[in-house]
Amino acid sequence: MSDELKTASIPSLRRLPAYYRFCKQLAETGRQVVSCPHIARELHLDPTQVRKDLAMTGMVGKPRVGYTIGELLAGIEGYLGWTNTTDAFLAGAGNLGAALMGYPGFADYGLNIVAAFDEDPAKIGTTLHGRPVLAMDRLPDLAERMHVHIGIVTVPASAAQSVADLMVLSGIRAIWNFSPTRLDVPDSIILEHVSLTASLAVLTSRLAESLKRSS
Amino acid sequence: MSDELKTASIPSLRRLPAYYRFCKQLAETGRQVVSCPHIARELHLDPTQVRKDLAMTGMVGKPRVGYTIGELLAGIEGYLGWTNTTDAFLAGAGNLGAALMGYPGFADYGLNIVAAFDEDPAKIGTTLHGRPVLAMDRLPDLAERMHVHIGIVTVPASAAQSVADLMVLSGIRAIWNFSPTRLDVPDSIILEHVSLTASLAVLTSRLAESLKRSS
DNA sequence: GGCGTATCGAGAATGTGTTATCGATATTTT
DNA sequence: AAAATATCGATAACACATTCTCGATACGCC
Repeated sequence: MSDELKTASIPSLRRLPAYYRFCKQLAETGRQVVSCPHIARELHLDPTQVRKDLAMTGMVGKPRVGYTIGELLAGIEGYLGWTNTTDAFLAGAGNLGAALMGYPGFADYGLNIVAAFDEDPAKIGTTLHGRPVLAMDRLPDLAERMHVHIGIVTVPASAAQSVADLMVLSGIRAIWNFSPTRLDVPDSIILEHVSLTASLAVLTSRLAESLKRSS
Repeated sequence: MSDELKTASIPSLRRLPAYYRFCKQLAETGRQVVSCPHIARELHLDPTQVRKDLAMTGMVGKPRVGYTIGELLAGIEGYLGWTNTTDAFLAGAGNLGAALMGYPGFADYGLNIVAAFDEDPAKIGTTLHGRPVLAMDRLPDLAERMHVHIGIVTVPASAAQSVADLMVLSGIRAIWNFSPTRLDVPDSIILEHVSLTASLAVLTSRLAESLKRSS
């Protein structure tokens, strides 16, 4: 009866940040409450679906009024583990790695990239947006000592698997993979893959269809 | 009878690049044919699912043998519109924009980012990985004259909607949105959103669950 | 050359996510 | 104060994606 939250579906989880962002904007305007139809109109979703997603996090709302925005934000933060800031290591201080290091928004989601790691001697010893770039072979020792649980992979495809293996050995529990490769890791490791090619495939196939139709 | 390909499901479309990549690697080793179970084993998928996805593109295979890799690659390319290189404009020459401009892999998928656009006078006139950075207000004219159909949005959230509006007015048909905002565009515009926060939400919620379980 | 086996292709069954329906409840209005 | 209405919460129907099952076919083996 204590842990009433059952495992959530991935589509639902992916929608929560959109609710979170929208509610945070509303909160800045001084609003106190928000309803499912309100969120749904703004995000072009089904009101029932929004309600189901929010129910997942344990939120309760009042009929005719909605949810208090403060509780809702706290509920989503808690459900997604964004309450306590968690440290992360980033492997691959290239263009994409620099972009992620420089993105200020992650702080809002409890993610703190504390250091980058790279093989390139020219990069080692420099800093990237205020965080140090260290030699890759220092990752295991530091990850263990600092209890870092999240590893971000932004190395080229050819190096991705070996970096992932290194992270697993270092006690990393979750890997956020930006390389265009499927990584093989033990089942106990959380693996989330941001596939640009998958996204591009949806875009180009639809575009091809659209252009063909209007030819 | 001519257009036998029915509209594909998004999950299937997203898997196709993985097949494509794997088959291309196989082709480099000299292999001529590949079977669905073979692909499925490698990518940890169900063989039937792979077969259905490939059937979607119009491919036909031979029992006991599989598909000829050459035909399969061509089939996926054709289905995803990767046969002819299509030009794209990128708006927002920041960290992320630079990363996308510098990614060489897009050429394999028929995507060619020909120019970047930015508001920052300090960036205008410079080049990024060999491509020019131009003033944002030149986008409409150039997009029309060069018949560019794809726009990539890598500007901050606050500027994303206005950039998208500009792209729509410029005749852009498809928008690849990397900003952490939902964009409002006409239904006729193809819109693909790469949401880092959605991906992060899946990662952190699972990690929180995993850490709680092993507490 | 016939037989066993692995794979394809199509249809059915299962599971999951989304959308619709309905009663309950709190606020507003008269 | 009572009626009307909008929203919540739960259940049910639907649609879609995945997985299973089966017959057909082509290659290797005896």
